[in-house]
Amino acid sequence: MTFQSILDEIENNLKKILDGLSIPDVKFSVEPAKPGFGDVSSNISFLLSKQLKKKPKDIAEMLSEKYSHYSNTLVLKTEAHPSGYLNFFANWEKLPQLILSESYLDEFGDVDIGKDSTIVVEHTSVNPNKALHIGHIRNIIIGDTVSRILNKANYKVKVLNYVDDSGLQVADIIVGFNHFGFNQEPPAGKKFDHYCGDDVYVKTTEKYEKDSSLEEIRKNVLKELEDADSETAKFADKITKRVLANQLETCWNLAVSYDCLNFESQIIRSGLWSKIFEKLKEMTLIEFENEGKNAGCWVIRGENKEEDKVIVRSNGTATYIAKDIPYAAWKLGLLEDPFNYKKYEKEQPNSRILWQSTLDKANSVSQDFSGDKVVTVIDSRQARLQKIITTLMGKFKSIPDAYIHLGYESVTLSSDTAKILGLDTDGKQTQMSGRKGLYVNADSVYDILKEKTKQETQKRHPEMISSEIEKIAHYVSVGTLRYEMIKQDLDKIIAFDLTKSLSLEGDTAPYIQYTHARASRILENSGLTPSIDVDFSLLKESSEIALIKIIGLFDLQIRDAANNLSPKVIARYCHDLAVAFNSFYEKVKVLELGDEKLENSRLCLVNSFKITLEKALDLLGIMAPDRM
RNA sequence: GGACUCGUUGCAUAGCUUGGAUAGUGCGAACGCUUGCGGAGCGUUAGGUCGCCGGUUCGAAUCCGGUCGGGUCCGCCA
Repeated sequence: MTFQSILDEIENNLKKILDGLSIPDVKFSVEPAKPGFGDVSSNISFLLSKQLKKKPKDIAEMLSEKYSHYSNTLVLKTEAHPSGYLNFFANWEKLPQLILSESYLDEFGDVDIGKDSTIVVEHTSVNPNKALHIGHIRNIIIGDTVSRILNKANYKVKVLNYVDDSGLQVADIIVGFNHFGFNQEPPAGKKFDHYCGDDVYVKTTEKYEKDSSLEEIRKNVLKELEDADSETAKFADKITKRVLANQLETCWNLAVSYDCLNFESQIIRSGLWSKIFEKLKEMTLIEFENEGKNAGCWVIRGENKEEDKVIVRSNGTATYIAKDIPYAAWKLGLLEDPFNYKKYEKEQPNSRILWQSTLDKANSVSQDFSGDKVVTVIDSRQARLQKIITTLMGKFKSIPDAYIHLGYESVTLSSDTAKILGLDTDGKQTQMSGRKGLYVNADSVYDILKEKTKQETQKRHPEMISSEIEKIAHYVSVGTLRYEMIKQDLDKIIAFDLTKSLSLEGDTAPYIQYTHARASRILENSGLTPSIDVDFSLLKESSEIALIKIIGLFDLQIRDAANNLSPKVIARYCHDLAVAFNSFYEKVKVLELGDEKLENSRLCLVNSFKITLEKALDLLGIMAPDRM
């Protein structure tokens, strides 16, 4: 039982009181109180104020008096605050025992929102013609963190990465290799994906700008790519797979993994489109336009004042958005699966099996990667298109909100960083651009962070062997990067600054990880294995109670994060845990107290904190070293 | 022209879904804390018309309408 148990007890008792007064159902709140107002607060008096025609304060007093007649084991006393709130003070003789013993269990924090249903989370989905930049990383970390949270909330999560391996962006690097003489091997020391993005892609598009006659070559390559058996398509397949392998290395390094890779080229060749096209016509969700500017096209009618959206051009080819419709339907399991699956060539670091779709029937098996629900992580610039998809899927699937677009604001470059990259933006932040070479590669950011943390660790521990320093620096850099990507609201722009964004103090991952290291050292120095068979009533200091209370809120936070698909909730929780522990650490001594019983109780609390923090950080994909 | 989104202290942000009590945090600034389980830490102080106007309400940072400012989207491109 966690803090939730006292909330339940209070809610039940208040309901009984209302029954006794024959007051019909009122949706009052019972939630953890703000500091200084007891442990639990309810707004019940405000809600009753109107129908009872009394002041909230008077109602609170009345309820407070009545409450004492009901059996309660976890509430010590109630208080009617002059403001009208009804506040409850927990029995801190009993609650610590409940919370701390729960925290030692494997299933601590588990909540059942998903009811074991399946949910698909699609994220990453980058063209395989360049290295991942810091903007892609936001998408990837959001997606990965959300899938971890959903998993904890009892969903069966399937993580997909949709590889956009056809279309212009890929055509451009193929043009570079085949027509502009770029070597197929990168210069020594450069990763292939960096080479394709930084050199081949950027310089090829530069050439178009200087000489528009080259566009012809581009068009021809694009056409050749459509035919799977063409030499160009086979070559492109080789190149994109190689870039993809590099991109996956970057993701794996950041503790991100997947269940399946889907390829756009295969979706196009699978015939899924014609099936969904028929279905759309049948359900009259699209209409053929006989006149006007869209004459000869199939369109989706715009809602309200929005423009109609062309789905099939007058020449019979499908538009960009049309390619997303069959994929969305496939993810929801609305179409017969045309794919077979085979294992990806390389194993993921966490040994999770990675499948990839294939149209090749040989050496492959069938699998099910569809879900009852689908979460698609794409930045907010795609909100309009995603809304169309969401609306369509809503008409296909009966479950409400089966298709969810999880949007987020993009990562921009600060004006200083843009300047470093050669663009004067007049003091304003600016959007990244792969085509213009205006971006910061994720690998570079990781490298810079790692170098910095390595130096810091070395300074603190001159005696430490290099492999351990390496490991710590890795955890801290991954932690920092991941934490920075999710600690704030999804719809706030992150203006990335190469020099400023790498702080290791304050509200950062290293602060939290450091706190964990402190706890680890206490346990290590004690030389004991903490047991939960201790006297919890000895934990009376306010900083102890505060820490226990936060530990007990773990499952409430997970519920909040999962319901709102909000990774920052967990980030804040980790920070709050760390703050509470540091305050405890400062005020209360654990070891060498000369009082074995008290020492054991406190050790148990320290261990409980450590376990909880590790679990919470795990949801963020962050590891906490025991020393740093 | 239409739509979406953000606006909280010098800067960066939490709280807004579900209206109530003292608007929480970090950076930066000033001061203080190590013969203490690790100072990537802790504490104290200063700093706030919650963009602006209006409405709903006993009560609005929170809900509604308007308005201003920043960002984004609106192609038979992808």
